[in-house]
Amino acid sequence: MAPPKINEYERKRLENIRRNNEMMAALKVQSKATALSNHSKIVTKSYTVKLEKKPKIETPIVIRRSLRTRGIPPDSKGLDLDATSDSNTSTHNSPNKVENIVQNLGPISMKDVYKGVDGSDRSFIETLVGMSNKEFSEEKLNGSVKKMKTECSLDLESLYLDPENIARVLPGRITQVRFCPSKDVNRIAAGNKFGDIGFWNVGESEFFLYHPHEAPISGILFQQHCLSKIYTSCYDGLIRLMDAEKEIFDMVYNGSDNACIYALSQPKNDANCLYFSEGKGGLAVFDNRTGKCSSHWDLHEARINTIDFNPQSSHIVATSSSDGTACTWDLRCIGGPKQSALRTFAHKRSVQSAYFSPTGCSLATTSLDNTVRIYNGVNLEDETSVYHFNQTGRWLSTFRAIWGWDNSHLFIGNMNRGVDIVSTVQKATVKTLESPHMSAIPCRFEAHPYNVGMLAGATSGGQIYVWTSS
DNA sequence: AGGTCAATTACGTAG
DNA sequence: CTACGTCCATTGACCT
Repeated sequence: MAPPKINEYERKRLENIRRNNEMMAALKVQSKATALSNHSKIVTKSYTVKLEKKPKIETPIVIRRSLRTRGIPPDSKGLDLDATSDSNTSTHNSPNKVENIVQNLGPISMKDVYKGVDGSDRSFIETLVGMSNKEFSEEKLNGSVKKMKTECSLDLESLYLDPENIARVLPGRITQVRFCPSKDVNRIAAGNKFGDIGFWNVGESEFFLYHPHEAPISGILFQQHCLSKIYTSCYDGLIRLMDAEKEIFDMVYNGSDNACIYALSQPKNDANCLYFSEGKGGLAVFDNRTGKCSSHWDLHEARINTIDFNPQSSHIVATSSSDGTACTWDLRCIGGPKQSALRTFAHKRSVQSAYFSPTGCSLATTSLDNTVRIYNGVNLEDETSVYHFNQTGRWLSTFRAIWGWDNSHLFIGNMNRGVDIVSTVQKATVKTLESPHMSAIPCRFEAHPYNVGMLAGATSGGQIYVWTSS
């Protein structure tokens, strides 16, 4: 007998959960059976780091404290570097000493936070620097992108997970995964909850792991015109710029109020501005030329999870927020005293992502209300809602439906170690990518910006699966 | 309205 | 193979 007070939505939700549990149970039995029948043990590539004896009792959470708020002069020179690297390697780091961890608020040398086993990231840095010198023909790139977006005809059936393209790139839960935006190289950068950034050339067995941050990575941004420069944002409230030429993780932005940074983005046509979400519903614009924030708006009632620019009109952005809405904004009119969104897309729970399609004419949102919604039409007024179970729980990064290489399909992980493909035309999940080689749930995805059919999925155990189209 | 608390969940590693 | 520890998210229930 159902309690009388329960509303219809709740009832439906519980029903869904129960149904899902049943399904999961069934599938678990199935997967166990296949695991048993599969005698050959799958060995995948994995990162290796120097075995650092970690103190038995570790600080569960390192709260970021700016030097200023702790009454220490901001530039206490040199010591910071040592203090930070020591805090990572120290074997006698007693819990009471936690307060003594001083976050380095200046540039960090890449060498000092490199966590490779052989101590040599020389070749990697040289590759990065080499790429930065390559001349990019902007016209050519744009041309090919446009062509791809409209003419992409990817055969979903051809998507394949080569065991060679699986690797444990990082330890721990991956929060961000990005492809290097180059046609010639299939390089992945991934960030995890510890503040590590790992690099992997798909298919190879080498990894380059750095520890430039002290909390979950919330953004990784390759510079299109200079591939040796990569911005990183973090819950520790910092934005850094990895510069392979200078061999540092430079300090770019340091919020004064210890606010977490949850998202990082940049318009295609303006490399001087960084847009990031900060604290409870804030969106800020950092200007490289002045080294300061040029704007700061309170757009949402809760944290902003993603910031996405419309590919066609770079003054239009979409935000998704834990306040249960996604919004579109016109940056040209956002400055008024009362912020008003172009449109507000209401969900019943926290919204984890809102992304424009490659042509910019559709918007896809993913919410913890167990829907993926697609908005079409000139004003995005046509809503399509597709059921998708999005309760990842606390150990997994939340699901976010991403666009493939055209406007026709979305890719999103599911709780059964698969990748659901949602057709925006059929308004339904039309296919699920599965493989016995996927031993964990892929949560965060990225489609290669130039290589159609190359899709990276990252897990909460540090693995990355790269599907390709053969 | 806003703070606090408990429950939730999957994965790698140690045994 | 099993048991254990994880712990920066979200939500509802319950309290001021």
